Amino acid sequence: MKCVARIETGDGVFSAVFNDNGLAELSFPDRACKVQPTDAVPKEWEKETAAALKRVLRGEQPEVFPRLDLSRGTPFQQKVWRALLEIPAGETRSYGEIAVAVGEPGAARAVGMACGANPIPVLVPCHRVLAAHKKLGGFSAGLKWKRLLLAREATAAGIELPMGDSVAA
DNA sequence: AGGCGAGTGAGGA
DNA sequence: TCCTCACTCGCCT
Repeated sequence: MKCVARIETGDGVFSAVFNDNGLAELSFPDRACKVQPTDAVPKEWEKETAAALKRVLRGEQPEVFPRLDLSRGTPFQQKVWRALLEIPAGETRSYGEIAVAVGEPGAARAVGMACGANPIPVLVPCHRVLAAHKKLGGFSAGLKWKRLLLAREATAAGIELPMGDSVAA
C-alpha cells in the first residue's frame, strides 16, 4: 500500500507519503513529490498528519502524532530520529548532545547525516538540532525553513531567539 | 573573534 | 576499502 496526501498549509502544499505502516515521507512545498498515489489515503492518518504538521508550523507541540514508519532507516538513524522526537517544541539540542543521547558520544557528525536522511522533516524535528555553541548548522530542505521553524517555535515559547541577532553566548 | 586542520563515526559506492 | 559528510575541538592568526 502506498498513497500520497496533499496537505495545504499557510506555508504551501506539503506532500505526505503513506505506506502500510503509516507516514513514511513528508516533503516541503517546493519539492515536487514524485510518488504516484496508488491507493486511497486512510482518512484518519491524513487528518492526524495535517493537524500535527500545522501545529508544528505554528511553533507548537502537536498533541497527536500520526503513526510514523521509520523502518526505512538503519538502526542508528532510527535511534537518532527517535531521539529527535523527544525534543519539545521551542527547545534545541546540539548534534553532540543527540550523539550522547543515543549512546554514541563522538558520533556528532554521524548524527548530522542521520538528520539529513530524515524522511519526515518538521514532524521529526531535525530542525531543532544545531551545531555546537548554537551555530545553525545545515538543513537539507534549505536553511530558510530551519530558521523559519525555529523562529516560530521561539516566538510560541516566548523565548528570545539565540541566533539571527548577535550570538553573544 | 574567526579560519584551518585533524580526529571522528556512520553510510554509501 | 575509500570517500564524504547538516560535527567538534584546539591552534593559530
